[in-house]
Amino acid sequence: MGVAGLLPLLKNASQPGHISDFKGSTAAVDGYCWLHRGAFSCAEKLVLGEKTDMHIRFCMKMIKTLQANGVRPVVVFDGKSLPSKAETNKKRSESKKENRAKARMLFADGQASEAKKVMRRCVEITPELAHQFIEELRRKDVDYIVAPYEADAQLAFLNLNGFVDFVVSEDSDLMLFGCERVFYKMDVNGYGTIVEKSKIPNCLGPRASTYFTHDKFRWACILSGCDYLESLPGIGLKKALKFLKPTSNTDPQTLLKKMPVYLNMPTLTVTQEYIDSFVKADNTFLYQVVFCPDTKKLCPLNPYPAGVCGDDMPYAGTYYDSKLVIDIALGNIHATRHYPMGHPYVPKNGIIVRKTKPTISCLKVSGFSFTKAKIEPKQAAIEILDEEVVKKKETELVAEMINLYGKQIDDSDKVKDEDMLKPKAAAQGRSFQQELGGKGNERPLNVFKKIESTEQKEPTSKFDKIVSRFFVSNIAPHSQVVAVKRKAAPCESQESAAVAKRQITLKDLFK
DNA sequence: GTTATGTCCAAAT
DNA sequence: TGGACATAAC
Repeated sequence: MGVAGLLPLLKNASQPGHISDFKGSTAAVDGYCWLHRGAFSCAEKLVLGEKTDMHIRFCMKMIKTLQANGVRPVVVFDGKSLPSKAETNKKRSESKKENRAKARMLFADGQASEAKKVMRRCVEITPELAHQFIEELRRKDVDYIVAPYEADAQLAFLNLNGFVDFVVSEDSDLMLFGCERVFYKMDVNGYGTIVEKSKIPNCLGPRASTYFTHDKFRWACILSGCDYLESLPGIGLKKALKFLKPTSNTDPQTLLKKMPVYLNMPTLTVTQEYIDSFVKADNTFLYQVVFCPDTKKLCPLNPYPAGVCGDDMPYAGTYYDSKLVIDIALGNIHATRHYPMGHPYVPKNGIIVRKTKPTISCLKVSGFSFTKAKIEPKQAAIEILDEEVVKKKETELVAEMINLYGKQIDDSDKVKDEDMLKPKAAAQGRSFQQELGGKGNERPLNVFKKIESTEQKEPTSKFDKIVSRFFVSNIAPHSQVVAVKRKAAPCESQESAAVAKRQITLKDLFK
């Protein structure tokens, strides 16, 4: 599953972490991962159809690990298999069935330990099993969604649209779907590996961010072989990256044909069929059908390009009746066969995924530059406060700014502290460092300074401080502001910093 | 140097 | 089942 060798490749975008590093934020969790792990403790019973709840207990233990560390979980389950994968899933399911029959025979034959081994390899996580977990989540008032198709795409959708801050999973595909942050391989104690999208260029060679886009990254992964398309013989991640690195061609139809020449592999043949399958795989990563908890409708993971609609790509999922959509998302009916499962459930207030604000204790003012992230204070404030209150506060803020800088500055971060403060500081007979509040020789970084040191420092400015103060004093008491830990990576270049900057949106701040 | 293949082990209590 | 690792093959 996933892209072979991707996580090792992303080593420089990864770091060991603990779930408490995400304190105060919200996680989308791949439910099947945990069910699968939990099923190990009671594989025989599940296969023999005996009653057990060990697997559910394990899942709830993981849920508690998140909650105990101040992370609110939203659990996501797989729905219907995509047409492109239905075939392989069927085969897999059938082979498991055969193995289960074998295991039962072994067991009946008295070869208990041998049978157990086989059973552990053939437990299948059925929608019914998932439903047991769902019922427990309902009891514990934990949000969950059954995805219309693959959980991966749904997890990514929740992450990209501000429903959650990060994803907990084991599947490398999450990075291809465009997730910002994924917490991999979390153990029961909460330890795991954090992988960040903004750091992917760190793994693709020097100056990668100047020529590497996320599209190219995804294409390289598809070429190297993914769930939706096998690779051409002899093509792995390295070759794919090497091929895509120098090109500016964004049309797969003409681009892919050049592969044998570029890579000097005369035996390699790129058929039209392969190119068409490549485009389908790419579209499946970009536009897979997911469920939007706000509109309670199906939609593509990313908006379709102009002139394209869902009918053009049935392989990425098809749209169906809206009443069905909600019942499938809630786990009231089977995602594929549409029969009822358990008691119909309707969440409180009809809200399927809550968007609560994390607590004020998570506000890391010092680690985050509002100007760099281009957060519009006013827009942010209106999200939470009364517009009248915001207007009044804005006037006060502007007044304070004029008092400090001599004029109103915008948040385009084109202003050097030094330039702004020198005249004013000189007029008062002080150094601009003093004006900035720095101590002695401690000179604050300005936004133009290249981040080179291994020290994890964010450029800060007086303007940031004012905005931060504004947030803390006016917004935080009314709401709860999310922690935004933006730390410069050891080798983060200006370019990748710029990429990261664009990726931080208002949604990252207010959930 | 990269891809393909083969083996072993660990997922949980 | 997938991952990590070693080894063979290109």
